[in-house]
Amino acid sequence: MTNDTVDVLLPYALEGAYSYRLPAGVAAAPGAYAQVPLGTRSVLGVVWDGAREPPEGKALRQVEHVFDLPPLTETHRRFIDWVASYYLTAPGNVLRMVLRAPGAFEGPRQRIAYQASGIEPRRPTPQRLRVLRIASEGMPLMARELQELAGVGASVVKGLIGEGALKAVLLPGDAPFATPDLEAGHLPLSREQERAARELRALIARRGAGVALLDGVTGSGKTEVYFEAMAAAIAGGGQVLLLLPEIALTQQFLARVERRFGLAPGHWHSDVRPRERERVWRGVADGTAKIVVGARSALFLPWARLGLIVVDEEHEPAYKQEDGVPYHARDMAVVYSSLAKCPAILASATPSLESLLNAEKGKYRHVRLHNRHGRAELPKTSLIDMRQAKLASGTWLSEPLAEAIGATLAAGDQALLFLNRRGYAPLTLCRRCGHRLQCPQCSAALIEHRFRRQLLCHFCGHTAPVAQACPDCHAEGSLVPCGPGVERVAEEARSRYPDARIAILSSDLTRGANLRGMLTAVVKNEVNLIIGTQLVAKGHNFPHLTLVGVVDADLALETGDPRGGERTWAIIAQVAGRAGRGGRGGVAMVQTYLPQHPLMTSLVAGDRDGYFGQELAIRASAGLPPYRRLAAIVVSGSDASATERLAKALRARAPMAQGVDVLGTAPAPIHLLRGRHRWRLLVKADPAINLQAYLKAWLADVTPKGSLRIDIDVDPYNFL
DNA sequence: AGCACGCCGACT
DNA sequence: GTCGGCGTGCTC
Repeated sequence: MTNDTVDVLLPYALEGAYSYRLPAGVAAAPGAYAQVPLGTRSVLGVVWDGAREPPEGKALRQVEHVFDLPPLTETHRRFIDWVASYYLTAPGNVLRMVLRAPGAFEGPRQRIAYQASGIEPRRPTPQRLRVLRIASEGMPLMARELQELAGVGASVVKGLIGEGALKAVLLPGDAPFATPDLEAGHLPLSREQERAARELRALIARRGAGVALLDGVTGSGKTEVYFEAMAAAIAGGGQVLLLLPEIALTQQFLARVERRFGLAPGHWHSDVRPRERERVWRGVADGTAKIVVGARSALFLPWARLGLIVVDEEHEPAYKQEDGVPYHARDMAVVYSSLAKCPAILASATPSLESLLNAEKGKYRHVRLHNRHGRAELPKTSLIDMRQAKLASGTWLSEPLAEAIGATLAAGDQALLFLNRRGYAPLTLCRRCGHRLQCPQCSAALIEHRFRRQLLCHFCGHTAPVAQACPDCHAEGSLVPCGPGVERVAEEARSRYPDARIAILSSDLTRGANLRGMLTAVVKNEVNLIIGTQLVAKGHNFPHLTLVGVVDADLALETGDPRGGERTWAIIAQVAGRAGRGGRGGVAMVQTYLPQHPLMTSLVAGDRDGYFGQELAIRASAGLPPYRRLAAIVVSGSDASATERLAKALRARAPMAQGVDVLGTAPAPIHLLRGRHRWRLLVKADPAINLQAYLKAWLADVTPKGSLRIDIDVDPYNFL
């Protein structure tokens, strides 16, 4: 490579960077954003480093434009390369996640505002004088603002502009990011919080890589503690990324960050409007956005000087991206931390086994908070043995739970029923022929949603009208709903407590403004019985809530997935933690058919460490993560037999290697998804094995034909 | 990811 | 006889 050619990484699944000629007199260092021709198109890429031989006998095309933007840092480029090689994908696919801000390359936008010029209008009508008076005091205003403030029509303002009585002023289109006030909403910390904050500040002060696991029970005030670390990182001149698992959370959270730091933080997730995305993207790139609260993709923003990454609720499965590049944002945050020499804080009340093991091994600093902040007590948890509960058919609430709810409502308090199942019934059967309503494109049942009057596939989103007759035997009125969803539990609650003010909180019914409205109603005590899916488990503060009932605690344990225990613990602990935050004490009642299960007994004893210790031992003896590593290979295609043949052929050519086991071929957990048949191979490897090299060697010269596809998922979330 | 090139069904 | 369906392969 000579100095008049550059390699440019493009946001596509290409082998590597492509080489281009630079026009005379134009320079472009690695990290520069460049517009280049590709085929018939003109595309955006980033100048990459590392000597690369341009293909022989190919005339290089010329770079069209080099953008005047802060370059993508060396750290970020190495991060992209690292992620690509870890997840066995093209670096361009990773770069695409960095460039997802259409318009950010068109340069800062400008707005036209107006000010009185001092020139007198030819006809000084009362309306015109009103406009001019407003335009001569304070900030320049946009035409529409002037019009509204003066209460005049558009033509009045237009006329004044035409006569030169108003002169145009260009304002920067995007509001600049304010400087955080590090003391703005500083709350007094408990002694324990102060100790934890000191440890985290020490981590920041070292100005190097380093991960802390901030492990504190629900309500222990973790947030205020990591806010202290954020303040320290910002004081040191760094930017801070605060990752949250779900976008539903961020509105509430943004308000809290704003109170603490006296400014609206940058906000990044897939639903943020393009205009705001551009602003955040540019603010992150030029270093002016000091705090960004975002979903997992925010990690790929072009950080200028990242000084701290906080991963809140680090155990959340939502951090694993399932489509596109299947990366785990918590794990990649740790990688970024090590590449960028910037600290990371993983926060959770129920850390993942992976993080707990890392803390145990001393790789992460373990910072614990044991006490609930303020007076609120952890709720007392009891089990209800459902084997003893004689339930009438079509009912799901045992007598002890039903009575407790009645008493809670009668006392003027709030109760919450938790069931992690959307819709009315998870299964619909024909009582005459046994036919089960099924998604035509997936091997999954259609779920009845009575509220929406629809049947819905929870895997592909396929909808169908609620059937009156069995689609198979055509018997009328023979279809019966089986099992409960939140809507059905709400129906039971309505008949048991006709005076209760019930709210159903479920991701398909309550989103955005609707959800915010519901939560406000809950806080204002306008609702006294909340029935919800995992949506209610997350971070909301319900001050009047004193009773939490878990309708079916066994759901995730029954699937046989080794992660079921960890997940069940996390969600029950989280949802139980919603009770008793108002200082009046809380109670959690857990309905289970497995009251002797170690999870249930530990839950009642509040012995998280004991239970997680047992789970770790099981993982070790089963050779599962975090002790051995996994990769899933999914072979999919629209033709059933061709898919199976390819999967089996692939299995047959798996290289033998010490410390590597290949399991399968087996039908994937969802054997048919969106009309594609899926087979799965699972690779288990000892930690010393270079899993990527093994997979690469195996799949090197396999090129699936037609609709067939091979997808690799390194560190799959589902072990099953 | 696009976009062009290429080979088989319903139309002015 | 053509327009157009989307399968496959290439882009420095």
